[in-house]
Amino acid sequence: MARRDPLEVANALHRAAIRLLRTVRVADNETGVSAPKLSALSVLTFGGPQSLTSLARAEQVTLATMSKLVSDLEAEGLVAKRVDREDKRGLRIEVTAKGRALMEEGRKRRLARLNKLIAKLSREERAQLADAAEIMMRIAE
Amino acid sequence: MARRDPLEVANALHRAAIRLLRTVRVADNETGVSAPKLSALSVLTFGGPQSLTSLARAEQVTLATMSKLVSDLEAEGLVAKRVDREDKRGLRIEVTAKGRALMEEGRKRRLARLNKLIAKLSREERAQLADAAEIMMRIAE
DNA sequence: TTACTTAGTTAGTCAAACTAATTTTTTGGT
DNA sequence: ACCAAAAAATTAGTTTGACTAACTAAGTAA
Repeated sequence: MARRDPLEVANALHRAAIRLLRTVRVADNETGVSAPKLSALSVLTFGGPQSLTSLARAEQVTLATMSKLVSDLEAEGLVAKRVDREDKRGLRIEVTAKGRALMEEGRKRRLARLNKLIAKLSREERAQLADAAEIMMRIAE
Repeated sequence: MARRDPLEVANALHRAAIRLLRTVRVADNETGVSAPKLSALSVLTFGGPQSLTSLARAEQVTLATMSKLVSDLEAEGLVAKRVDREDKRGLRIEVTAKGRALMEEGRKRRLARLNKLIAKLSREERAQLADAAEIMMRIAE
C-alpha cells in the first residue's frame, strides 16, 4: 500500500493536498472574501495584531501586495490600521469585530463541509491524518 | 500529540498542504513556465492527448481560460494542437518532445528539493505520509 | 432544412501578483 | 548634532490568469 520512494510520497501528498484545498475552497468562496484576503485575516486572527511587513512575510508576498490586500480588508471593515506608537513608520493591523465574526462563520462552514468527509473515517485514520499533518509541518520549512 | 477533533485535523492538514505546495512551487518557478501551464502540461503528459474541453474540466477552469493557456503553451512549443479527425470542431492537444523534456527536468528539480525534506524522515514516517495521502485522496471527492 | 447543441476563440474585465519610485521615520557613524 | 543609510508603507504601472459574453464553425435531430 505505502510507497517508500520519496518522489512517490511527495507526488501523492502533492495531489492529495491539491484536492483537499479544492474542497475547502468551496466553503471559503461562500464568505464573499477572496482566498488571499481570508488567509491574511486568518493570520491576524490567530497571530494577533501585527505590522504590514510581518504579515507580508507570513503570507510570502511583497509589501506592496499586502498593502493593497490590507487596504481592501480595511475598506470592507474587516481589519483596522493604526500607526504604531513606538515606530511611526509602522502599522498595527488588527481584526475588527466584524472580521472576527466572518472568520467564525467561515470556520463553521468549513467544519460542516469537512466533517462530512472526515466523519467517514475511523478514529485511527483521523489520528493518522493528524500525525501526517504534524510531520508535514515539521519538514516543510 | 494527535488531535482527534475533526476541525483540528482538517485545519492542520489545510495548513500543512499549503506549506507543502509552497515548497514545490519554488522548484516549479525555476522551469520558467507558470504553475497553471505546468499543471495543464502535466495532465497532458500523464493523461495523454485530449481535447480542450476535457483539459479544462480536469483543471477546473473554463474553456476560455484553458484556450488561452494552451495557446500560450503552443507558442512556446511545449504542446501541439491538431484538429480532431472525427470531429472537426474538436482539438487533439498533445505534448511535444520539448514539452516532455521540460516535464522531465521539472520532475528532477522537484525531486531534488523534496528529497532534502523527506530524507530527514524515517522509513516509518514516510510510510505514514504515504498512508495519509491515500486516506486524503479517498475522502476528498 | 432549420433549429439546437457542442467545441473552441476572441474581447473585455477584474483581482492579485510583481518591480520601481516616493515619502516618512528611525538608526548609526563620525 | 548631523547626515547618510535603512526600514515601513504607499503608489503607479505591468503581467498573468481567472471570469463572462459574444462569436464562428461543425455536428445532430426534428
